[in-house]
Amino acid sequence: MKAAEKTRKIPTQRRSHATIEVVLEAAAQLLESAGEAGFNTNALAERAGVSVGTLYRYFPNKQAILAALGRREHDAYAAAHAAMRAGETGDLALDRAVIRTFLHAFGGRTKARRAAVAALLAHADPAELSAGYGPVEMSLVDADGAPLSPIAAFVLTRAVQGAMRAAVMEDADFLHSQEFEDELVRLGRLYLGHAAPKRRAPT
Amino acid sequence: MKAAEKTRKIPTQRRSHATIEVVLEAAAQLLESAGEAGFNTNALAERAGVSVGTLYRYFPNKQAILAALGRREHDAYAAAHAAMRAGETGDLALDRAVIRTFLHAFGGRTKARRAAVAALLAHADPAELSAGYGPVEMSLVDADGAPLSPIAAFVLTRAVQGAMRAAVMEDADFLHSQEFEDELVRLGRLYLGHAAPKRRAPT
Amino acid sequence: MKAAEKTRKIPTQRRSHATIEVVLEAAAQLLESAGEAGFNTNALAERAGVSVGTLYRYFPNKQAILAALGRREHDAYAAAHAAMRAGETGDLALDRAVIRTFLHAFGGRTKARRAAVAALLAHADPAELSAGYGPVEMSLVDADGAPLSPIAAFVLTRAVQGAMRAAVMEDADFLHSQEFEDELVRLGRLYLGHAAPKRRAPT
Amino acid sequence: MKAAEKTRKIPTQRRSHATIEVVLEAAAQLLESAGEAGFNTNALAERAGVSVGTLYRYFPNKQAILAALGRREHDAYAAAHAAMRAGETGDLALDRAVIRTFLHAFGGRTKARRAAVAALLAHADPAELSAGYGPVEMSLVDADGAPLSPIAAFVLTRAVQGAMRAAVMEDADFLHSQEFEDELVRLGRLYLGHAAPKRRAPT
DNA sequence: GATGAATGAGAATTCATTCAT
DNA sequence: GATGAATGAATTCTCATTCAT
Repeated sequence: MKAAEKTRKIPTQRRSHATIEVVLEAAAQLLESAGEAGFNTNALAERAGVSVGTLYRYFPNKQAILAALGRREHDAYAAAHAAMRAGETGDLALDRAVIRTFLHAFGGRTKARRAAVAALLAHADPAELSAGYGPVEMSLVDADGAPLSPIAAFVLTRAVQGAMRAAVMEDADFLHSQEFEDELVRLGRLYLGHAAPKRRAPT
Repeated sequence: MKAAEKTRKIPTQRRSHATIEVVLEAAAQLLESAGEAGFNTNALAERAGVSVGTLYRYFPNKQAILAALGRREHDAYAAAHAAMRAGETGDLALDRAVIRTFLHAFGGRTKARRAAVAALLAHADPAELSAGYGPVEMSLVDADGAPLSPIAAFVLTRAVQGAMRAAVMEDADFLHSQEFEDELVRLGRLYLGHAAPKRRAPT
Repeated sequence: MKAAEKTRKIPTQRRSHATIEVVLEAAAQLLESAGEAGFNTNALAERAGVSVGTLYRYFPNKQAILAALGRREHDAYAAAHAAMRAGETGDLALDRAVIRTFLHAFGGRTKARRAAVAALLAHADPAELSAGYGPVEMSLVDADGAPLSPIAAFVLTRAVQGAMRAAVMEDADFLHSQEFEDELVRLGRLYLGHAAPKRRAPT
Repeated sequence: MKAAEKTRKIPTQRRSHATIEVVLEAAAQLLESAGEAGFNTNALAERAGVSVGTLYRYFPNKQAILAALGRREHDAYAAAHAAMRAGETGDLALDRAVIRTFLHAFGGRTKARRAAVAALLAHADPAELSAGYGPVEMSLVDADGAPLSPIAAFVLTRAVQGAMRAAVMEDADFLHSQEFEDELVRLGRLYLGHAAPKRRAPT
C-alpha cells in the first residue's frame, strides 16, 4: 500500500459512479459474512462482480475501501438522526423513536459496521470520527432543555448502543421484546432527568 | 489456522506457568506499540523472549493469543461488577470504585485494549460473553431494595459496559477523566432510582 | 492444507494452460532429482520458473500437485488398457504393445513415478481409482471369445497393473528389461487361456 | 537428523526391550490412522505412552523408526511363508493357502505397511529390500518342478498382491468372496503352468 | 533412565498490488 | 476502461531434535 488519494481518479467527476456503490455494497456483505479476516481484495472483487484491477481503479488500496465504507456508515447514521435534531425532547414518543432508530440501524450487519468503524478508527483522520455521532449528540438536551455536555452525550448514546449490541452479541432472546425496548427508553429518560416511565405489568 | 483448544496442553496443569503471562504481557505491549498490523508471531516471540515454537505450545494459533487478551479484558469487567455483589448498592463510593477499577484496568494501554476487545467480539462464542454476569445481575436491587428484573439488570450492566467499551474502542481522550467517571456513575444510579448525584462545576 | 478443489479456478477454461504442464514437468524433475524430501513449493516454483503464488493459482496445495502427477500415472495405465478395447485379444503383438506403452510411460523417471503413485494411493478416493477401467474390463474375452466375468476382468487388469506398479515402487532394475515385459505378457495370455508364449533363451 | 546407528544403545544388549515393541506397535497404529503425513514424533510418543526423549533413546531419528517398522513387516512376511518353502507345488490346497496367507497379511494396516515399506525403500540399504520377498520367491517352482526365474517370481507375487491390494483400495465388495479367491488361485496356477482349475457354477 | 518444555530452521500458504493484453 | 494472471514479500505454523531437571 502506497500513499492514498481517497477515491482516485473519479471518472467523469461523478463520484456516484455505479461501480463504487457496487463495490461498497459488496464490501459490506463480505465483511458481514466473512469478518475482517476473510475480507480480501480477491474475494471482494469476485463478490462485487468486477476484477481486482477495477477495484484499484477506484480505490488506491484496500484500506481506502474500508475507510469509504466507514464514512458511508457514519453518513447514513447521521442522516437517520438529522430529522430529530431540534426535537422536543420531553416527548416520550420521540425518545422511543430514537431507540427504535438505533435498534434498526444496529439490526443488520453488525460485523460489517464494527469492522468498518474499526478501520476508520485505525486509519482515518481522527477528526473525521466524531462526524457521525456529532449531530445526534449535539441535539440531546436534558429535562430542563439544557444541552448535554459532550461526555454526557457520549455516555448516553454509547450506553444505549452498548446494551443493544450486547443483546445481539450474546444472542439474547428478548432482543425484540417490548420490555427490553421499554427498559432502554427508561434508561435514556432517567439519565436525561425525566420522570421514570411507569413499568407495565409483566406479560 | 485450524480449530482451537483455548490454551492447549497446559503443562503440569499449572496454568499459571509464567510463560503464558510473559507472552500476554508482550502481546499487550506489542499491540500497543505496533498496532494490530505489526502484531505478528515472530515479533511477539522476540518481544516475549521465547521462540515461536513456545508460542504455539501454549496457544493453538495467533487468534487465540488475541482472544486470551480479550478474555482478560472481559474478566476485568466481570471482576469490577463482581465487587458489587455483596455490596450495599446505595453506597455511592462503592459504585464509583467499581467504575474506576474498570477504567484503569489494562494499564491504560488503549490500543492493546481495543485490539483485544475486537478479538473477543470477533471470536468468542455468545455464551462465553455472558459468563460472569449472572451473579452480578441477580444481586442488583433498585433504590427501594427490590431486585431488578433480568432484563433490567442486563440493560444496566451492558449499558455501563458499552459506554466504557466505546470509549476504549473510539480512543476517547476523556477515558480517564473525572467527568466521564462521574457520568457513568450517574447513569447507573439514576437507572436504579437513586437521587442524581450532583454534577460538579466543570473544570 | 485445507480442503481442495482439484485444479482450482481453471482460468479461461483452457485447462491446457501451459503453466500447469510446466509445473507438473518441473515437479516430476524435482521429485526425480531431490526425492520427496526435497520436494517443496519454493524449490518447485523456482524450477518451474514461476512464482509460488502461481503454483497456488493452479493447485490448492502441495498435495494436489503430487496427486495430479499421480493421476497422470494412473491415466497412463488406463490409456494402456484402453488400447486393448477394440483390439483382437488374441493378437500377441498388441498385448505386448500395451505393456510396453505403460512401462515406458513417465519418461523412465522412477522416483517421480514412485512418489506420484504413493500420492495417488494416499489421497485419491476409491471411486476415482477404478475410473477408466470399466470399458476395458467389459471388452476382455478369453481364448474362446467368451467375455470374462467382472471379477476375472478385475483380477487380470489389476494383477498386471500391480506387477508393473511394484516394479516401479520397489525401484526394480529390470523394469525396462525384455524378460519383465515378456513375463507380464505371459501372465495375461495364460490367464485368458491362450497358449503360453515360449520363453526366450536367457540373455 | 544426523547419522544413524540403527537402534542405538540397546540397553542390556537385549534388543527385545519392551519399549521398542511398544513404540513400533504405536508407530504402526499411527501410520495406519494418520498416514505418513500425520506421523510425527510427538504424536508417536503420545500414542506409545512414552516421552519424545525416550524415543530418541532407542532410535537415532525418526527415519530409523520407520525403517525398523519396515524391517519388522518384512520379517513377519518372510516368517509366514517359511513353512511352505520346499512344498509340493502341485498341491492345490497349498496354493490356496498361499493366497489366503497373502490376503490375511494384507488384510490389516494397509497404510502402515505401505508407508513402512516406502520408508524402507526410500532410506534403507537397497540390498536389504529383497530380504522379505526373497524366500517366498525362491521357493516357487513351475508345474514341472523347475524354479521360477527371479523376474517370473516377482511378477507372480506382485501380480497376486496387486489384485488384492486393488480390491482393498477400490473398496471392492467382492474382496472376501469365493470367486475372487478362486480367480486369484487360477491366476497363480495358470502362470505356473498347471491346468486351469475348473470354474464353479456361479452362485 | 525418563521427561517434556523449549528451540528455531524450514515449509506452506496468503493476498495486496501490478501491468501486459 | 477493464481484466485477471502473475508476482513474491511476508506470515503463520510445524515438528525433529536437544538438554536441563
